[in-house]
Amino acid sequence: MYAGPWFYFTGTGMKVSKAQAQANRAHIVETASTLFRERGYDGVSVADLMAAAGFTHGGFYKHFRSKADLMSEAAACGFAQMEASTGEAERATLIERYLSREHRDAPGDGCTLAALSADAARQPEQIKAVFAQGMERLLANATPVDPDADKLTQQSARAERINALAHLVGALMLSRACPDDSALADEILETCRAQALARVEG
Amino acid sequence: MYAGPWFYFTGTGMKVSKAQAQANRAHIVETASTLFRERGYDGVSVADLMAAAGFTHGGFYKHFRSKADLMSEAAACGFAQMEASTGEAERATLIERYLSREHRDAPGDGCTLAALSADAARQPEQIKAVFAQGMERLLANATPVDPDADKLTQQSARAERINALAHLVGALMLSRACPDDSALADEILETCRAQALARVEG
DNA sequence: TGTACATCAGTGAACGCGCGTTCACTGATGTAC
DNA sequence: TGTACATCAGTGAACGCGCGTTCACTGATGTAC
Repeated sequence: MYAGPWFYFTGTGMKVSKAQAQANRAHIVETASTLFRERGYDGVSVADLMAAAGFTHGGFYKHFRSKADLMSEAAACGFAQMEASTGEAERATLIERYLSREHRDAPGDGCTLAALSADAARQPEQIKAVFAQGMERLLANATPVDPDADKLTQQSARAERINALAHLVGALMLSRACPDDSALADEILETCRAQALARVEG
Repeated sequence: MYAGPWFYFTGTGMKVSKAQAQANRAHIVETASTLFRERGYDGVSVADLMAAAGFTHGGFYKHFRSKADLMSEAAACGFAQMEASTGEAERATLIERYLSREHRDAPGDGCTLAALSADAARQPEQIKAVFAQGMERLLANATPVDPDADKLTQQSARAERINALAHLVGALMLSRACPDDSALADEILETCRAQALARVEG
């Protein structure tokens, strides 16, 4: 089995079909998307990530030019997941879900904006561009704008969505910055949930 | 001058008065507070920080038990600075200042919540406790509650402040996550500033 | 359809580097007499 | 007030470790004939 020089050991070797390789790549991006949301960009090493995805670290560079490239793709993946999961739901349902303890305590499956905006702010323009694009699509999709409405109505609808997004993201982040089982963490969540729901229903 | 063993070189040596040492310690904490807000907790090494404060890295552990201990102190320092700078100003002035391009583009001198909440969420309870305490003091100081008001009025005043804080912090963070000179970054700032001011004036 | 060969996803050791932390040593400050 | 000595903030080399990235090598897949 082993035929290399004495100072070099190598394992089984393995090639995989093109379809499998593509699936593996997608799996790595999804795994990264979750781990980054849980631990931040600096909190996940390439080796950590590849092990979590079920591979050894060396193969990483067959799929991605650098960790920074993966960070962009993982962010895009996170925004796509978010779009998919918010697609049909009612606005009130989305608010209840967004400002729930479940969402707060499981950032890996949650909102990329709340989990990684601060990290993104310190990253290269490439990554910030993905975030801006993600926000634009969230704003466009959340409540489709009536194309027949006049311009002023469209503008104020967009403004309202921007304000709601900032409020929701801020509330989730502040709640997460509190100690576990802290009264303030829950109070922030509940107070902002009540206000957001009141705005939507009123 | 040098009297150690051949394999060891040491510089001038230096002891400093107790007052000077205390001032140096405070200077290190303030420097850390700024650098952490600019680059995040993982973005500033002990050596970086000590060099920025004008020292070599070895002395760090004469002042702090660990980097994590400093992180707590630096956060507390950031909240204290914030309290000091918001003390007397009008609410509308604070909003204009908070959601300004100047604040967005200079996180090192700005709000610790907006700069480090996401980092804090991934740090030990010790640091989250400092954040919760900082938030409580901000909520208490921002608009002192009339002690003669009935309980319901006090509660709704507090709720209003929590909502305002989440909205402001969220807006600043989302704006910072956009590329430099991006239209969306400014739009978020301006939209949320207009809404926050309208709420305060109306 | 069968055969010979090129491709390239995956492996795991190795690289250089910077991290948080420790340590022996310095010498002015601060104190005991 | 003067003197001898202990203290301890600051220095810079060193430690062990984990990081992102590279590399020689593997062998099933995919292709050319």
